[in-house]
Amino acid sequence: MYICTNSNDRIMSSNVRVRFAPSPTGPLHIGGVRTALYNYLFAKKHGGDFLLRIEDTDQTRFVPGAEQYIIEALAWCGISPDEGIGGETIGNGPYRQSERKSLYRKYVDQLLAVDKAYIAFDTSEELNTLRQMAKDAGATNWQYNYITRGNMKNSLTLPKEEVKAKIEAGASYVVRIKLPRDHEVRFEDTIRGWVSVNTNNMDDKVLYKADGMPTYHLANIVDDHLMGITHVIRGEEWLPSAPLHVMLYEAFGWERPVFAHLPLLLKPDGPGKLSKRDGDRLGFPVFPINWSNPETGETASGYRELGFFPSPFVNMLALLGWNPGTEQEVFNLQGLIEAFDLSKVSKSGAKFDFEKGKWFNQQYLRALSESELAVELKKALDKEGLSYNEAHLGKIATMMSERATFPQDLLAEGRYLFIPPATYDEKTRNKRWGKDSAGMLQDLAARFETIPDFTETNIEAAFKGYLAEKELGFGKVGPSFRLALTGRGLGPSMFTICEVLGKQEVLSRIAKAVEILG
RNA sequence: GGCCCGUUCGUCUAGCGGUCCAGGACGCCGCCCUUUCACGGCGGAAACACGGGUUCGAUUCCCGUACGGGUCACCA
Repeated sequence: MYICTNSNDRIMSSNVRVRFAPSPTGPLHIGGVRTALYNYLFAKKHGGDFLLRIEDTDQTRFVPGAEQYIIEALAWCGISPDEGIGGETIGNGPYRQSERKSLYRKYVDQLLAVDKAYIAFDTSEELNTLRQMAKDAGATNWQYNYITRGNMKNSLTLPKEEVKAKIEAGASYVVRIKLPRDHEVRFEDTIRGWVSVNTNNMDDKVLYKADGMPTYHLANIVDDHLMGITHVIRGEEWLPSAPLHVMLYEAFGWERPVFAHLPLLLKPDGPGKLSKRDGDRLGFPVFPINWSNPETGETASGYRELGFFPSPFVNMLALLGWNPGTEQEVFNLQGLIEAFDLSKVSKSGAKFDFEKGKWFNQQYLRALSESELAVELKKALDKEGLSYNEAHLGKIATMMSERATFPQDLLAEGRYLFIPPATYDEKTRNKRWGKDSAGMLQDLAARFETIPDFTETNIEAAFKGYLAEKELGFGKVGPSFRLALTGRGLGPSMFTICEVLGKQEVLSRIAKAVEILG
């Protein structure tokens, strides 16, 4: 049960029902995912329902695979619809607007009957011409509104019989909303407070297209009403059309939902909102999971394939435009649900910061248990077909996790633990490999040979014993020792590395290094 | 251009009239730990767009300016 005294001071008490309603014109970008996430968090926070609806009223922009992508991307994020596409369907369907086509006509007629809408015969070409003329004349935007509609070809200007005749003759027409003149439309947005627009600045938007499909505006109001949506949480790009929606609710005489317009995700570089076209241009993905258009073959990379875990990915998105009011930054989905509060969503747009995003993933990775890390490492190894000793995986993964951001780093940073170095880092070699290095390593190898139980502590004892006996500093032997075994100049403790490698491998690598490096 | 929305460190943000010469996080820099790298610890540089009000007192409230964003399709 959700109790709020929010909108217009009206007390409402009903089950929260929110919806995410993307149009299947391509992959969902991270801004869209965030919108879905906020809707989901809000619903779950209040014990309500989250619905997924597909707004495909524009048949010309349909992209195959897009709907499936949306479902898969949300599922990866842990966002599962309670109802609608990809969820359990409970009586309010269908949930694709194209499949609801026949249902909208009734509502258009209802509006027509009470003179809240009218039929217009003007063609797109005619309107474009008018708009272009206005533009050329330096005038402000030409609008189909209370002033101009008197000069257009519509049911307001044409005799009834002519309208009827045209329709019967099969003339194509649209239905437009009939906005009253000089009416102040006001509504309270949960995030922005009172928003007010005068109808003189709005135009008579098309509600019903010539192809018999409703426009987004009509479909969205009808569906939200029929589906019992209580809160409309969507991007700020919808704010300018919200007054139109308010007018539609009034025209129908329906109670309207509470509106909350989210701030946009902005490009980290230049101006503007983050868009799908940004693809990989900025050096990071803008999509949750990989996308490939089955028709054009275009592809774009996703966070999932990059190595992001769902939890930190969602965590990062949640904090872009919202904060819990405390200093906590790391959350899992459940934690987000508990902490989420629409009133703490900020008003201004947020530039996306990939570096911070990586930090969330790193935090998550580091908090994984040894066995969980081992699983990740195993996956990376299997993917490359490398062989390994299962018993050492946990230890290695934990060791490498300190310098990893993504699971694949577990292997990338410690590949030498599985295959001998093919080359030796040139810089380290020049700086650390001296004339006496080979001899020292051979001495060490001889001592290692005698260690019965080849463990980290025993290896360290042998190594330090050698140092003490020869009165050598760690820096004299350590780096060349590391170079010989790993081919690199930096990394985790050599003693741990030796134990994991095993005595035979250590001895053989020393021998090989002595031979190659001299 | 019209309309609408916004404006605190480079970035994400805390702040809802006095506790703010503004707090946290990412990134950056320095120091410590350490054979090295990383992790970790400590410290540092870094912001209230500007101008008017209102008030005993404004980062916080109001107005204007500037700047930024969104939107102006038979697209969503």
